[in-house]
Amino acid sequence: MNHGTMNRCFGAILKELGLKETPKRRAILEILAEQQGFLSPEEIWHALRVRFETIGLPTVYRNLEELAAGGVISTIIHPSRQLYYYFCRGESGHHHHFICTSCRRVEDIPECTAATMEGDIATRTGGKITSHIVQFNGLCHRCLVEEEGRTA
Amino acid sequence: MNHGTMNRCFGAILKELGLKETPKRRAILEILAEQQGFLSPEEIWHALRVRFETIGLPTVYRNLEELAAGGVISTIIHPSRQLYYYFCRGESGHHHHFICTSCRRVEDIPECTAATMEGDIATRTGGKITSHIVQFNGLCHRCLVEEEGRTA
DNA sequence: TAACAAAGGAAAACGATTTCTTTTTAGTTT
DNA sequence: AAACTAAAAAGAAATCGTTTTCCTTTGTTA
Ligand SMILES: [Mn+2]
Ligand SMILES: [Mn+2]
Ligand SMILES: [Zn+2]
Ligand SMILES: [Zn+2]
Repeated sequence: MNHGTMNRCFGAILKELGLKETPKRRAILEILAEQQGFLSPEEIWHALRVRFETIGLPTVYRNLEELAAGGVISTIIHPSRQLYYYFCRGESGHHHHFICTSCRRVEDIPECTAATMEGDIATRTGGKITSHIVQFNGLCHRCLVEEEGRTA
Repeated sequence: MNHGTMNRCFGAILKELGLKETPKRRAILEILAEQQGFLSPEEIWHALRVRFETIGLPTVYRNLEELAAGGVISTIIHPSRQLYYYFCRGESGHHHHFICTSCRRVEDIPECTAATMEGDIATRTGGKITSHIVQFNGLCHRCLVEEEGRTA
Protein backbone atom coordinates (compact mmCIF):
# COMPACT_ATOMS: atom_id res chain seq x y z
CA MET A 1 0.00 0.00 0.00
CA ASN A 2 1.67 3.24 -1.18
CA HIS A 3 1.34 6.68 0.37
CA GLY A 4 -1.43 7.89 -1.92
CA THR A 5 -3.55 4.81 -1.34
CA MET A 6 -3.03 5.19 2.40
CA ASN A 7 -4.24 8.79 2.30
CA ARG A 8 -7.40 7.88 0.40
CA CYS A 9 -7.86 4.97 2.79
CA PHE A 10 -7.67 7.24 5.84
CA GLY A 11 -10.20 9.60 4.30
CA ALA A 12 -12.67 6.72 3.95
CA ILE A 13 -12.03 5.62 7.52
CA LEU A 14 -12.78 9.11 8.83
CA LYS A 15 -15.94 9.39 6.74
CA GLU A 16 -17.24 6.09 8.11
CA LEU A 17 -16.84 7.43 11.64
CA GLY A 18 -18.76 10.59 10.77
CA LEU A 19 -15.63 12.69 11.25
CA LYS A 20 -14.62 15.45 8.89
CA GLU A 21 -11.48 14.86 6.88
CA THR A 22 -9.03 17.52 8.03
CA PRO A 23 -5.32 17.63 7.15
CA LYS A 24 -4.37 17.37 10.80
CA ARG A 25 -6.58 14.39 11.46
CA ARG A 26 -5.16 12.60 8.42
CA ALA A 27 -1.62 13.46 9.54
CA ILE A 28 -2.23 11.93 12.97
CA LEU A 29 -3.29 8.66 11.35
CA GLU A 30 -0.33 8.79 8.96
CA ILE A 31 2.16 9.34 11.76
CA LEU A 32 0.72 6.47 13.81
CA ALA A 33 0.54 4.15 10.79
CA GLU A 34 4.15 4.65 9.76
CA GLN A 35 5.31 3.80 13.28
CA GLN A 36 5.94 0.24 14.41
CA GLY A 37 5.28 0.73 18.14
CA PHE A 38 2.99 2.87 20.25
CA LEU A 39 3.41 6.64 20.62
CA SER A 40 2.56 9.17 23.32
CA PRO A 41 0.31 12.14 22.51
CA GLU A 42 3.26 14.46 22.95
CA GLU A 43 5.44 12.44 20.57
CA ILE A 44 2.69 12.61 17.97
CA TRP A 45 2.44 16.33 18.58
CA HIS A 46 6.17 16.77 17.92
CA ALA A 47 5.87 14.82 14.68
CA LEU A 48 2.93 17.01 13.67
CA ARG A 49 4.81 20.24 14.31
CA VAL A 50 7.20 19.32 11.51
CA ARG A 51 4.30 19.49 9.06
CA PHE A 52 2.15 22.22 10.64
CA GLU A 53 3.28 25.58 11.91
CA THR A 54 0.60 25.71 14.57
CA ILE A 55 -1.09 22.74 16.15
CA GLY A 56 -2.13 22.60 19.76
CA LEU A 57 -1.83 19.67 22.13
CA PRO A 58 -5.58 19.71 22.86
CA THR A 59 -6.21 19.04 19.17
CA VAL A 60 -3.95 16.01 19.34
CA TYR A 61 -5.59 14.69 22.50
CA ARG A 62 -9.09 15.29 21.14
CA ASN A 63 -8.36 13.52 17.88
CA LEU A 64 -6.65 10.58 19.48
CA GLU A 65 -9.62 10.12 21.80
CA GLU A 66 -12.12 10.31 18.91
CA LEU A 67 -10.12 7.90 16.77
CA ALA A 68 -9.76 5.48 19.67
CA ALA A 69 -13.50 5.73 20.44
CA GLY A 70 -14.14 4.87 16.78
CA GLY A 71 -11.86 1.87 17.03
CA VAL A 72 -9.44 3.11 14.37
CA ILE A 73 -6.54 3.24 16.81
CA SER A 74 -5.91 1.48 20.12
CA THR A 75 -5.27 2.97 23.52
CA ILE A 76 -2.31 1.54 25.40
CA ILE A 77 -2.45 1.85 29.19
CA HIS A 78 1.22 1.88 30.13
CA PRO A 79 2.22 0.61 33.60
CA SER A 80 3.63 4.13 34.14
CA ARG A 81 -0.01 5.27 33.80
CA GLN A 82 0.77 7.38 30.77
CA LEU A 83 -1.50 6.86 27.81
CA TYR A 84 -0.12 5.78 24.44
CA TYR A 85 -1.73 5.13 21.08
CA TYR A 86 -1.16 2.47 18.47
CA PHE A 87 -2.35 1.86 14.93
CA CYS A 88 -3.21 -1.80 14.41
CA ARG A 89 -2.07 -3.30 11.15
CA GLY A 90 -3.05 -6.90 11.91
CA GLU A 91 -6.42 -7.68 13.45
CA SER A 92 -9.29 -5.48 12.41
CA GLY A 93 -12.08 -6.57 14.80
CA HIS A 94 -12.21 -6.45 18.58
CA HIS A 95 -9.03 -7.80 20.16
CA HIS A 96 -6.39 -7.09 22.77
CA HIS A 97 -2.66 -6.52 23.04
CA PHE A 98 0.57 -7.72 24.53
CA ILE A 99 2.89 -4.72 24.73
CA CYS A 100 6.62 -4.62 25.28
CA THR A 101 7.43 -2.00 27.91
CA SER A 102 11.01 -1.92 26.67
CA CYS A 103 10.81 -1.40 22.88
CA ARG A 104 7.10 -0.54 22.50
CA ARG A 105 6.35 -3.38 20.11
CA VAL A 106 2.73 -4.56 20.14
CA GLU A 107 1.47 -8.10 19.53
CA ASP A 108 -2.15 -8.88 18.77
CA ILE A 109 -4.14 -11.27 20.92
CA PRO A 110 -6.81 -12.30 18.41
CA GLU A 111 -9.09 -14.35 20.67
CA CYS A 112 -10.95 -12.23 23.22
CA THR A 113 -11.83 -14.42 26.20
CA ALA A 114 -13.30 -11.37 27.85
CA ALA A 115 -16.17 -11.36 25.35
CA THR A 116 -17.27 -14.82 26.48
CA MET A 117 -16.68 -13.90 30.13
CA GLU A 118 -19.02 -10.93 29.76
CA GLY A 119 -21.94 -13.30 29.31
CA ASP A 120 -21.01 -15.30 32.41
CA ILE A 121 -20.63 -12.17 34.55
CA ALA A 122 -23.90 -10.69 33.31
CA THR A 123 -25.74 -13.94 34.11
CA ARG A 124 -24.15 -14.36 37.52
CA THR A 125 -24.54 -10.76 38.72
CA GLY A 126 -27.66 -9.73 36.81
CA GLY A 127 -25.80 -6.64 35.59
CA LYS A 128 -24.89 -5.39 32.12
CA ILE A 129 -21.31 -5.04 30.86
CA THR A 130 -20.70 -2.09 28.57
CA SER A 131 -16.92 -2.29 28.10
CA HIS A 132 -13.80 -4.04 29.27
CA ILE A 133 -10.06 -3.58 29.44
CA VAL A 134 -7.65 -6.44 28.79
CA GLN A 135 -3.96 -5.83 28.29
CA PHE A 136 -0.78 -7.81 28.88
CA ASN A 137 2.47 -6.05 29.70
CA GLY A 138 5.97 -7.46 29.54
CA LEU A 139 8.99 -7.98 27.35
CA CYS A 140 8.82 -9.13 23.73
CA HIS A 141 11.03 -11.98 22.49
CA ARG A 142 13.78 -9.69 21.17
CA CYS A 143 14.01 -7.63 24.36
CA LEU A 144 13.94 -10.75 26.52
CA VAL A 145 16.86 -12.30 24.60
CA GLU A 146 18.75 -9.02 24.77
CA GLU A 147 18.23 -8.80 28.53
CA GLU A 148 19.36 -12.41 29.04
CA GLY A 149 22.49 -11.65 27.05
CA ARG A 150 23.43 -8.83 29.43
CA THR A 151 22.83 -10.77 32.66
CA ALA A 152 24.50 -14.02 31.47
CA MET B 1 -14.49 -7.62 63.02
CA ASN B 2 -14.76 -4.56 65.27
CA HIS B 3 -12.91 -1.28 64.91
CA GLY B 4 -10.09 -2.16 67.29
CA THR B 5 -9.41 -5.47 65.58
CA MET B 6 -9.45 -3.70 62.22
CA ASN B 7 -6.82 -1.21 63.37
CA ARG B 8 -4.51 -3.93 64.64
CA CYS B 9 -5.16 -5.83 61.42
CA PHE B 10 -4.13 -2.85 59.27
CA GLY B 11 -0.95 -2.46 61.29
CA ALA B 12 0.02 -6.04 60.52
CA ILE B 13 -0.77 -5.57 56.82
CA LEU B 14 1.48 -2.53 56.65
CA LYS B 15 4.30 -4.30 58.47
CA GLU B 16 4.17 -7.21 56.02
CA LEU B 17 4.63 -4.78 53.15
CA GLY B 18 7.65 -3.21 54.85
CA LEU B 19 5.76 0.06 55.27
CA LYS B 20 5.87 2.07 58.46
CA GLU B 21 2.64 2.25 60.42
CA THR B 22 1.69 5.90 60.40
CA PRO B 23 -1.65 7.34 61.56
CA LYS B 24 -2.33 8.71 58.09
CA ARG B 25 -1.58 5.46 56.36
CA ARG B 26 -3.88 3.59 58.74
CA ALA B 27 -6.60 6.20 58.25
CA ILE B 28 -6.47 5.75 54.47
CA LEU B 29 -7.06 2.02 54.86
CA GLU B 30 -9.84 2.64 57.39
CA ILE B 31 -11.63 5.09 55.12
CA LEU B 32 -11.44 2.71 52.16
CA ALA B 33 -12.50 -0.30 54.26
CA GLU B 34 -15.62 1.35 55.66
CA GLN B 35 -16.75 2.30 52.16
CA GLN B 36 -18.80 -0.08 50.01
CA GLY B 37 -17.70 1.26 46.59
CA PHE B 38 -14.56 2.74 45.10
CA LEU B 39 -13.27 6.21 46.00
CA SER B 40 -11.19 8.85 44.21
CA PRO B 41 -7.94 10.11 45.76
CA GLU B 42 -9.56 13.49 46.31
CA GLU B 43 -12.57 11.98 48.06
CA ILE B 44 -10.21 10.07 50.36
CA TRP B 45 -8.31 13.30 50.96
CA HIS B 46 -11.52 15.08 52.00
CA ALA B 47 -12.34 12.26 54.42
CA LEU B 48 -8.81 12.51 55.85
CA ARG B 49 -9.05 16.23 56.43
CA VAL B 50 -11.82 15.60 58.96
CA ARG B 51 -9.30 13.71 61.11
CA PHE B 52 -6.07 15.56 60.32
CA GLU B 53 -5.51 19.29 60.29
CA THR B 54 -2.87 19.09 57.61
CA ILE B 55 -2.54 16.37 55.06
CA GLY B 56 -1.39 16.97 51.50
CA LEU B 57 -2.80 15.41 48.35
CA PRO B 58 0.64 14.03 47.35
CA THR B 59 0.66 12.01 50.57
CA VAL B 60 -2.69 10.50 49.62
CA TYR B 61 -1.56 9.69 46.07
CA ARG B 62 1.74 8.25 47.29
CA ASN B 63 0.08 6.00 49.87
CA LEU B 64 -2.62 4.79 47.53
CA GLU B 65 0.01 3.85 44.98
CA GLU B 66 2.12 2.00 47.56
CA LEU B 67 -0.86 0.15 48.99
CA ALA B 68 -2.03 -0.81 45.51
CA ALA B 69 1.48 -1.99 44.58
CA GLY B 70 1.43 -4.15 47.70
CA GLY B 71 -1.91 -5.63 46.69
CA VAL B 72 -3.73 -4.36 49.77
CA ILE B 73 -6.11 -2.21 47.73
CA SER B 74 -7.20 -2.36 44.08
CA THR B 75 -6.86 0.27 41.40
CA ILE B 76 -9.99 0.96 39.39
CA ILE B 77 -9.45 2.38 35.91
CA HIS B 78 -12.63 4.35 35.32
CA PRO B 79 -13.83 4.88 31.72
CA SER B 80 -13.54 8.61 32.49
CA ARG B 81 -9.81 7.89 32.87
CA GLN B 82 -9.80 9.00 36.49
CA LEU B 83 -8.22 6.60 38.91
CA TYR B 84 -10.20 5.19 41.85
CA TYR B 85 -9.30 2.84 44.68
CA TYR B 86 -11.15 0.00 46.31
CA PHE B 87 -10.61 -2.16 49.36
CA CYS B 88 -11.50 -5.77 48.63
CA ARG B 89 -13.43 -7.56 51.35
CA GLY B 90 -14.06 -10.77 49.39
CA GLU B 91 -11.29 -12.40 47.40
CA SER B 92 -7.81 -12.15 48.87
CA GLY B 93 -5.65 -13.54 46.06
CA HIS B 94 -5.19 -12.28 42.51
CA HIS B 95 -8.49 -11.53 40.82
CA HIS B 96 -10.33 -8.92 38.78
CA HIS B 97 -13.41 -6.73 38.99
CA PHE B 98 -16.71 -5.81 37.45
CA ILE B 99 -17.44 -2.22 38.40
CA CYS B 100 -20.70 -0.31 38.20
CA THR B 101 -20.07 3.09 36.63
CA SER B 102 -23.34 4.34 38.09
CA CYS B 103 -23.22 3.46 41.82
CA ARG B 104 -19.55 2.41 42.20
CA ARG B 105 -20.31 -1.07 43.47
CA VAL B 106 -17.59 -3.63 42.79
CA GLU B 107 -18.08 -7.36 42.12
CA ASP B 108 -15.23 -9.82 42.31
CA ILE B 109 -14.33 -12.04 39.37
CA PRO B 110 -12.61 -14.88 41.22
CA GLU B 111 -11.31 -16.88 38.27
CA CYS B 112 -8.52 -15.12 36.38
CA THR B 113 -8.46 -16.39 32.78
CA ALA B 114 -5.66 -13.94 32.12
CA ALA B 115 -3.28 -16.03 34.22
CA THR B 116 -3.76 -19.05 31.95
CA MET B 117 -3.59 -16.83 28.86
CA GLU B 118 -0.22 -15.50 29.97
CA GLY B 119 1.32 -18.92 29.41
CA ASP B 120 -0.17 -19.18 25.92
CA ILE B 121 1.03 -15.72 24.93
CA ALA B 122 4.52 -16.31 26.31
CA THR B 123 4.79 -19.59 24.36
CA ARG B 124 3.43 -18.14 21.13
CA THR B 125 5.46 -14.91 21.13
CA GLY B 126 8.56 -16.03 23.04
CA GLY B 127 8.19 -13.02 25.31
CA LYS B 128 7.65 -12.67 29.05
CA ILE B 129 4.51 -11.22 30.63
CA THR B 130 5.11 -9.21 33.79
CA SER B 131 1.59 -7.87 34.47
CA HIS B 132 -1.89 -7.59 33.04
CA ILE B 133 -5.01 -5.48 33.32
CA VAL B 134 -8.48 -7.03 33.23
CA GLN B 135 -11.55 -5.03 34.16
CA PHE B 136 -15.22 -5.09 33.22
CA ASN B 137 -17.28 -1.91 33.25
CA GLY B 138 -21.04 -1.61 33.21
CA LEU B 139 -24.15 -1.43 35.34
CA CYS B 140 -24.78 -3.63 38.35
CA HIS B 141 -28.11 -5.42 38.79
CA ARG B 142 -29.66 -2.72 40.98
CA CYS B 143 -28.69 0.14 38.65
CA LEU B 144 -29.86 -1.81 35.61
CA VAL B 145 -33.30 -2.42 37.13
CA GLU B 146 -33.50 1.23 38.17
CA GLU B 147 -32.65 2.39 34.66
CA GLU B 148 -35.24 0.04 33.09
CA GLY B 149 -37.85 1.43 35.49
CA ARG B 150 -37.25 4.95 34.18
CA THR B 151 -37.31 4.11 30.47
CA ALA B 152 -40.33 1.76 30.66
C1' DT C 1 17.45 8.40 73.71
C1' DA C 2 20.27 8.59 69.49
C1' DA C 3 20.66 7.48 64.59
C1' DC C 4 18.90 6.35 60.32
C1' DA C 5 15.51 5.57 56.95
C1' DA C 6 11.06 6.35 55.67
C1' DA C 7 7.19 9.46 55.34
C1' DG C 8 4.95 13.93 54.89
C1' DG C 9 4.33 19.00 53.48
C1' DA C 10 4.75 22.84 50.18
C1' DA C 11 5.44 24.35 45.88
C1' DA C 12 6.29 23.56 41.30
C1' DA C 13 5.94 20.80 37.27
C1' DC C 14 3.71 17.78 34.36
C1' DG C 15 0.11 15.39 31.61
C1' DA C 16 -4.52 15.81 30.22
C1' DT C 17 -8.94 18.22 29.74
C1' DT C 18 -12.27 22.05 29.58
C1' DT C 19 -14.01 26.37 28.03
C1' DC C 20 -14.65 29.73 24.89
C1' DT C 21 -13.81 31.91 20.51
C1' DT C 22 -12.21 31.70 15.76
C1' DT C 23 -11.42 28.99 11.68
C1' DT C 24 -12.30 25.27 8.58
C1' DT C 25 -15.02 21.73 6.33
C1' DA C 26 -18.87 19.74 3.71
C1' DG C 27 -22.98 20.23 1.85
C1' DT C 28 -26.34 23.47 -0.37
C1' DT C 29 -27.69 27.23 -2.98
C1' DT C 30 -27.08 30.44 -6.26
C1' DA D 1 -18.15 26.89 -10.61
C1' DA D 2 -18.44 30.35 -6.81
C1' DA D 3 -20.74 31.93 -2.73
C1' DC D 4 -23.38 30.76 1.38
C1' DT D 5 -24.36 28.24 5.68
C1' DA D 6 -24.52 25.14 9.65
C1' DA D 7 -21.83 22.11 12.06
C1' DA D 8 -17.56 20.48 13.29
C1' DA D 9 -12.75 21.28 14.37
C1' DA D 10 -8.83 23.88 16.02
C1' DG D 11 -6.36 27.42 18.91
C1' DA D 12 -5.40 29.84 23.34
C1' DA D 13 -5.70 30.06 27.91
C1' DA D 14 -7.27 28.36 32.02
C1' DT D 15 -8.08 24.47 34.79
C1' DC D 16 -7.90 19.90 36.57
C1' DG D 17 -5.74 15.63 38.19
C1' DT D 18 -1.36 13.65 39.27
C1' DT D 19 3.52 13.47 40.13
C1' DT D 20 8.10 15.28 41.26
C1' DT D 21 11.38 17.78 43.96
C1' DC D 22 13.33 19.24 47.97
C1' DC D 23 13.40 19.92 52.66
C1' DT D 24 11.41 18.91 57.35
C1' DT D 25 9.25 15.65 60.44
C1' DT D 26 8.22 11.17 62.16
C1' DG D 27 8.64 6.10 63.09
C1' DT D 28 11.63 2.19 64.00
C1' DT D 29 15.42 -0.16 65.91
C1' DA D 30 19.23 -0.61 68.78
MN1 LIG E 1 -3.86 -5.02 17.50
MN1 LIG F 1 -12.20 -7.65 44.45
ZN1 LIG G 1 10.50 -5.38 23.11
ZN1 LIG H 1 -24.69 0.07 40.31
